[in-house]
Amino acid sequence: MLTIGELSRQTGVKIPTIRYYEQMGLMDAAERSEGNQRRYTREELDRLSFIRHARDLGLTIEAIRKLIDLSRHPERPCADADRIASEQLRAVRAKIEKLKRLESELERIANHCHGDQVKDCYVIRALAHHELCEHEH
Amino acid sequence: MLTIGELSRQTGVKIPTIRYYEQMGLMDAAERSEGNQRRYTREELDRLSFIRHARDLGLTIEAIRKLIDLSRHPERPCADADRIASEQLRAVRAKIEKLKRLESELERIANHCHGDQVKDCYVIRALAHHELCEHEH
DNA sequence: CGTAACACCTCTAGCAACTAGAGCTACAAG
DNA sequence: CTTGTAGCTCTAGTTGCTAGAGGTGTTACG
Repeated sequence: MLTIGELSRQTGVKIPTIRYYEQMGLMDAAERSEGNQRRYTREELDRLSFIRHARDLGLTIEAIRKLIDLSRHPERPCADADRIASEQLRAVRAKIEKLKRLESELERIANHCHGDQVKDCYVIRALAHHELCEHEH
Repeated sequence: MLTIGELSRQTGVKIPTIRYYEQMGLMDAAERSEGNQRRYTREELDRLSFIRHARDLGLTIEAIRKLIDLSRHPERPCADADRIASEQLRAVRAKIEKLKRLESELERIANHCHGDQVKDCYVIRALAHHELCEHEH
């Protein structure tokens, strides 16, 4: 049995975050010691690693809850799990596209200032005047 | 003079958000009508457009506050404004890199499931077993 | 067996950047 | 003069944690 501190060290998830996941229903309420401290099994470590990995991939708590639910019903079709992953992929791609547009705009803004004083500053002017932008946003 | 609703329509910033910006000190407290309703000038519309544009570019409220502060002192050197833009550019690039790594991983996960049932589902297994990943995260 | 050091407990509040709702008042048109 | 839309303030909720206060459990050493 692991203490919450050991679990935290082994997964890289901070202690308050583990308790938060318990509160949110991602982790089952842990067994307790005589003195009311949480004790964890190997399985719970696996579960927490799953959660961590999914969070690193940008899945929401809600999506993870669904996946955990699914994994408790191994006989069900896995189309739902696929859908969650695909949706996430679509969202990530959209974010990348948006950020790339921001990147080129910021590049322009950050590299084109040749004034010395704020009154001539391209950064300030570019932010004040949307028309200087190449893209919509 | 514009009402808050007209200001909102012209800038695309929602009404409660405008009030929020006022509270946060990005917008000065607006002039009021007899009946205590906010009335805005052209200058305030420009200010709000500036804020909107900066937010679209991912600048934090804090960074925007600094830029507004700078723009009130046109005789100062604009190095600070440049620095804010450059920092933002660096942050955006880092985010893009991270998202690209997630993208390739999610691609793999979402496209490789050939089981029909959750017990064979690649999505679930990939999330449970970090070792299947190609990248660190 | 005592005590010090550290880990753990619960509870509350805070972060960013809004958003939503309740319950009320102002204003413009007919 | 009434009706409908738009505005007001205030409070609380969102997401995913994180920090702190104030108290208790556990363990190692002497």
